[in-house]
Amino acid sequence: MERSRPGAAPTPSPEEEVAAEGHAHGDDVTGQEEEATPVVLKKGPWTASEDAMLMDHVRHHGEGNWNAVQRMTGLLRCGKSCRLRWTNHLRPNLKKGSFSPDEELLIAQLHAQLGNKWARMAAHLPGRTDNEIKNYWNTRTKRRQRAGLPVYPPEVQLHLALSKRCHYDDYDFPPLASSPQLSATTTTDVQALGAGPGYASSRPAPLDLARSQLAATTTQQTAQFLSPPPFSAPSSPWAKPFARNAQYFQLAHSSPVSPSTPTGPVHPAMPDLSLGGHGARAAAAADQSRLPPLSPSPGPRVELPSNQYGQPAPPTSAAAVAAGLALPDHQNAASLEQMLQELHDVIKVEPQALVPASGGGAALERHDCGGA
DNA sequence: AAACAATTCAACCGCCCCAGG
DNA sequence: GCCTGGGGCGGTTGAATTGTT
Repeated sequence: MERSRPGAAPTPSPEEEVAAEGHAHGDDVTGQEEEATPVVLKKGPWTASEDAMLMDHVRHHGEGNWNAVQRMTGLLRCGKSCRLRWTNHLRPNLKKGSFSPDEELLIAQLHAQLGNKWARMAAHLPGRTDNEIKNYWNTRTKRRQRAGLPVYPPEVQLHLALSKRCHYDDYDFPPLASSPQLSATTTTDVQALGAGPGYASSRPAPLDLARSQLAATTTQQTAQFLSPPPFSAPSSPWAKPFARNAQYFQLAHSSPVSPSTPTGPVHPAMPDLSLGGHGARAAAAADQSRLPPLSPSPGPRVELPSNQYGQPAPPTSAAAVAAGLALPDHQNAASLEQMLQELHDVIKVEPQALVPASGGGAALERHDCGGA
């Protein structure tokens, strides 16, 4: 994954030579305290020596105050560039390599919930950067769009649909000022989860979210909602690349909630968990500790090459059957709507029946749209 | 082997928010 | 309240790489 950058080469690239030239010039300028000639900051790929300078600076002075790096080290890079280089490439504990299936699923779920909030998504993926996630998502989205495939995996689509229904049928909350995407689901999620006032993030753990979606799809009866989830995260069909991708591919064009502009705003009913302004950034960090860390299963990536996506998908699949989604494409949308209607009715009529006496029902409760 | 196309990803840019003066 | 600087975020670009013909 980590490609060899020109700057990483031991021998100076032409650009590095230019940089060295500029560096000397800059030193001259500062040395003579000439006010006329501003320091010309370098752009483009970083060189190994620049990396070393930046790392050395951070080692001695810590992160932050990035604009001081140029002044203190003579590094001909603007503060922003230094910060970016550090956060995306130099800081320790960065995870390199391709995304694991678990990470991919998590990204899809997070994107469904947060939209293009890459930094907040990165907060849930230790060792991953917002830039990395953004690149991954954009590439993947472009590829899937080209193939006419839904951007989100089925369970995420279901969650979108559920959120939509909850939002439009039961609630008429005004959108919070911070984001028009903030839906009632967010509020009820927090309450259903028993979150206190100090609970900064209302976002359910994505894998729980997946469980709840499949639980909802495999039953039409209240009691079944209370059953243990059909799978646990590590053994999730989505954690198994082949099954996951089979399911993924065969639901092409099947979702009523497949976003038309995947990189744009998420579904209006989607719970944007942004707390707005100052709190949002603090919450991003706070969220990290609340999310159970994934145990990525580094299996082989089975996702088809981009040039294979255009192949027509069969109307059903074993995985879809298992998930209660085995429907011909043209029936999927209507049937899903019907299924959701039934689910909705159950929730509406017997809201108390959906709340288990003891734990284990968190996923369900999150979909208890009728919760106060 | 070469040319071309497609893809990936590092880096930049502009905008925004916040804190401090 | 206004201004300014620092920092963060999301969108975009373009060079490098990889795949295909």
